Amino acid sequence: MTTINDIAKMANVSRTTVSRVLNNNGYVSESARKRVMKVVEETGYIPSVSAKSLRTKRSGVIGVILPKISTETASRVVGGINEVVSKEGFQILLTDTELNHEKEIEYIRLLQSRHVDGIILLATNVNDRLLHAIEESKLPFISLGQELPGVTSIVYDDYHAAVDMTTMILQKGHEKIAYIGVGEEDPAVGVLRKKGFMDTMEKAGITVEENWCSYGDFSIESGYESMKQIINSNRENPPTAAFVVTDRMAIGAMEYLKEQGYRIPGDIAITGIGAAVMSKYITPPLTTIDYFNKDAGSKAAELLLEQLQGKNTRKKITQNYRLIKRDSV
Amino acid sequence: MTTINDIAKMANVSRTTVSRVLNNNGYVSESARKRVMKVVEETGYIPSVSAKSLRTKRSGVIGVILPKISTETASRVVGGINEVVSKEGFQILLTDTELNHEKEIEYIRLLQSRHVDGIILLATNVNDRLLHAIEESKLPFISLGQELPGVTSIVYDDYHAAVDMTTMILQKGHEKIAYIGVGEEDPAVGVLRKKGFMDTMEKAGITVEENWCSYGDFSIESGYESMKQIINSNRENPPTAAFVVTDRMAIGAMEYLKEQGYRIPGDIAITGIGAAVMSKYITPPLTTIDYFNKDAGSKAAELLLEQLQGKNTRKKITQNYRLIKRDSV
DNA sequence: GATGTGTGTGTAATCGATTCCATATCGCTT
DNA sequence: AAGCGATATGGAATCGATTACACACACATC
Repeated sequence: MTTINDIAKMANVSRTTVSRVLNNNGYVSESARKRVMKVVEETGYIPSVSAKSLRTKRSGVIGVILPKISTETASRVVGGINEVVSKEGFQILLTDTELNHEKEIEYIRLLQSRHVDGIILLATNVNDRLLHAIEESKLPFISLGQELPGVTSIVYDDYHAAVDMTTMILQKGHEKIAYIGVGEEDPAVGVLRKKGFMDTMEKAGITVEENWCSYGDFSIESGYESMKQIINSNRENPPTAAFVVTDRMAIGAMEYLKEQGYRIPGDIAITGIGAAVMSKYITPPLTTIDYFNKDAGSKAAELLLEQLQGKNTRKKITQNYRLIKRDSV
Repeated sequence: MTTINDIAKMANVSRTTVSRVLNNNGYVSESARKRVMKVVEETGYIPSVSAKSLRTKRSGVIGVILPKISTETASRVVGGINEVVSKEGFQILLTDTELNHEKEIEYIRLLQSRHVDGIILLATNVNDRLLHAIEESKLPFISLGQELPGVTSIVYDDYHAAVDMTTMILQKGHEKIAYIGVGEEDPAVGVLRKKGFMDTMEKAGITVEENWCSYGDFSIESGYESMKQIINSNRENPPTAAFVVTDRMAIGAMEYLKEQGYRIPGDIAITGIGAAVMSKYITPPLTTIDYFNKDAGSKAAELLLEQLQGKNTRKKITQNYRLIKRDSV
């Protein structure tokens, strides 16, 4: 490996001057600059980022903590983040918690040890130890998808999205609406979306029977099973519509209904949330809500870069959404 | 920031001893070890990876270069890589070339400057400058998706996959088979899959009319447009089947056909390649080929780790595949 | 001619770890 | 009693950059 010292010797200057040339600061004569550049190009010298970041305490790396790496949402968000930070010369260091809350904390510390300049967390839960770890890290921090107290957060408007969707279903004349959700460990998807649905139903004067509710784990299969359960336990009084909290589970639910010969939306209407690419191409195309995940990622990145420049703006931003009406309801 | 020196002072030992405790090597008395561990835990000390990797020339980071970050294939592969490397304590540093070949080279150098321990490249093309950059980097290197001479490569068996698929279409009695592909800049998808198709057709004694071929850019929309073009320019002699080189384009093609009232597979049969999640849930479910992308990613990671351990095994591995017969043909 | 200001360059300390080498103590063998 | 190996610890060099500081020179100003 060639180092800055080698370059200095070859160009007949001190390493200080080489550093100045490379970083474009301080006074350097034109002749010295040229000599250095020439040697740098000839040797293909690449400065050591470890040494640099040991000295400067900055690494040019943004840490991203994902709940699950290979999901459509995650890859959209990461795409959005990357689009913004790569322009500024930053790289992304990816970590995947596999939905393990302990790992969130572990990774914050790990990213910290790697001297990342900031962290974006796709949050799925809130707890004190997590908040404490964030506080301790003293790093610019963005939470995406859940609001974390004291941390700049970008949240989806889960409550109102669910309200709008439910309202629309009601307007179509449905009254017997089933609910397929996820567990309440997830404050956004599990709690807020449910609350939006329930509140709206209540306001319409409709009570949601407990056996019209079922819960899955985000997977397509769990959507299938949830719908199966609802249908089986309501043979004599089946719902005419189902509000499903994610597109994937909605697709699973549709799969079961189609298998059983139900017509969608004729016999049962279905809605999802998330605007998965798939939602547009299944039959019938799924009515869903677009959360603009990529934009949310970009936004998160922008806020992080702002914080990096010292603007200490602790904010909460609510990402907007769009109801996409298609043929499933 | 607390450093190793602070810990040393607080535990009343030299920093040498602290280092030995943390890295579990050399002789350390039980009492010293306990004192050090106690202080480490109390302070929440996190060693600086920059300093460590400056000294040791290893960073615990694997660089991954993707052609496009937010695609199903990319996220599956990254998931596979992550599963393997995270177990060994490595992190992933992600870069996205946005299909720009110059950036591939740029990123190799950049990753090198970050002292990554190895690189996995999802290759989309081959050229001398790329090979040169890889050679220069002197890093453990894996190419995934294309064979790079002199570099350990994991390739999909594009040729035989295409052959098998074409054979199956022929066995179903089709003779008028359209082809929807991508440009030949992509040696794997653009060239190999086409060759597999063409060779098989030729062997069956069927010439493929030039106006039964159309080319897209991997997007769903381009599949739609390609099919539209084929249908429009063959009004009097339409094909009865179409071999499409990716699932997404196949889905676009189906979209057009459905819109125009064609029955699939009754009027026209369709096949894809890639086993996108979506392929299973559209109507009719798409016959396609599963390349086991996640396994390929894991395999790449394993080979890289092997190389890191000095086993300098330059190999070429051909990933197997599976034809998934569904209802679109 | 003294003083100040703008350029240009180098010396040396520094960042936070690892690791080679030296040193010390202890128990055991010959 | 001398010598040896195992255990335990610390001193100091080292990795490759950045940067505070000192110095030197040229030129303008009063």
